[in-house]
Amino acid sequence: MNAIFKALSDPTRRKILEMLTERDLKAGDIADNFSITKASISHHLSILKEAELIQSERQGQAIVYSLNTTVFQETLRWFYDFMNKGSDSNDEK
Amino acid sequence: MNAIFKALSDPTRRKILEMLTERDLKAGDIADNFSITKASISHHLSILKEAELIQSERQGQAIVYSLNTTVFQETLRWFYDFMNKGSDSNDEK
DNA sequence: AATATATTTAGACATATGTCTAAATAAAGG
DNA sequence: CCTTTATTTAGACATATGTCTAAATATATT
Repeated sequence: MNAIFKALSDPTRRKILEMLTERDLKAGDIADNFSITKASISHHLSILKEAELIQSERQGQAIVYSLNTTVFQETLRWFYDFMNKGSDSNDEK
Repeated sequence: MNAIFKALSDPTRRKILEMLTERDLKAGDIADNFSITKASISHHLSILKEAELIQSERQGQAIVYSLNTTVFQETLRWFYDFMNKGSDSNDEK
């Protein structure tokens, strides 16, 4: 869970994730929506990928990024379990 | 949302929140569960409070902390909305 | 008032993080 | 091959973050 929350703690990365909820995007298309360099965006993408919040696939010269909805569901679940605590179970890491 | 995610990005703070799901706790009781100093825990508590994930109330010498479940629900909602965002965008005509 | 207990605040310090520029890698098209 | 396009990697740098010790504040007790 730590990599996930670290990844979510930056506004640029959350914005990237939001963009990816709409459609899959090439790295360059993502970068075009920000005022920071492509290199910095690439770095953010690597952090999101490390956290498995996104995945990538090469398509010709471009690399296309997409959301990993599974990990989002796991995180949603974390919150849900969290709020239903106090009665039972203790399984955080 | 930024303060909330920043606050959640640290494992010590998530552990504190977990403890508070069980019962309200004095600052000292919280600190007893960690190997870092009380001053450091106090700093973590101030970050959680700044994000409004917790609230505090003085009781005699002690200060008792408790979860602010409202903000948790808002965050759960953020995730939920997030995941339902792109659900219809692929059917565009 | 003086002392003890609980907690926070201030200041310092090392490490982590986000950003940049420049260089490297990968694929496509002459 | 050589050049262009797309993206990442490497290295540097300033700021943010988590931690500590020491001092300050607030309350309770004697």
